[in-house]
Amino acid sequence: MTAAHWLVKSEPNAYSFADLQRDGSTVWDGVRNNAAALHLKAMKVGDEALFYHSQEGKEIVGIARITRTAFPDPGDPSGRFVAVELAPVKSLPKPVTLADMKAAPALSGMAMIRQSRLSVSPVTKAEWDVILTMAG
DNA sequence: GCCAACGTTGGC
DNA sequence: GCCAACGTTGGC
Repeated sequence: MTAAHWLVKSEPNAYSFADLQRDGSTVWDGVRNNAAALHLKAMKVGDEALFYHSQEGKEIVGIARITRTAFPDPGDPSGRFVAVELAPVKSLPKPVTLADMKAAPALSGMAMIRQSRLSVSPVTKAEWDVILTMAG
């Protein structure tokens, strides 16, 4: 089974890719959305995720790797939601902006474009390859 | 700052 | 169990 691909969003004001690089790894918690939680639960160690900055930047800035599969979110009293752990892989030579992605026909079906509020979404291998090519 | 999308809550 | 009201997210 090949590793799956994902996209995670973060407001850089709250937690940026630079923060992840500084920390070495982080607990990806605070997701309070069922669809996003399902994706978190589907993540495997070794899967890679595009790291997207929402609001500020609106661009994919780096790649992260899943280092721990889903466990109950420590900050969620209801026990419904989960967290994973991420580590930085590398920053992209050239960030890929939302405008770039919208302008690319190959990416028009992307989950994050079709449903912009989803904070964790799957990325197909084809989409992944297109984005990495765009990133230089 | 506004508004659209969409998930969640609560009254019935 | 339905659905209106409300809250939150995120692009513009």
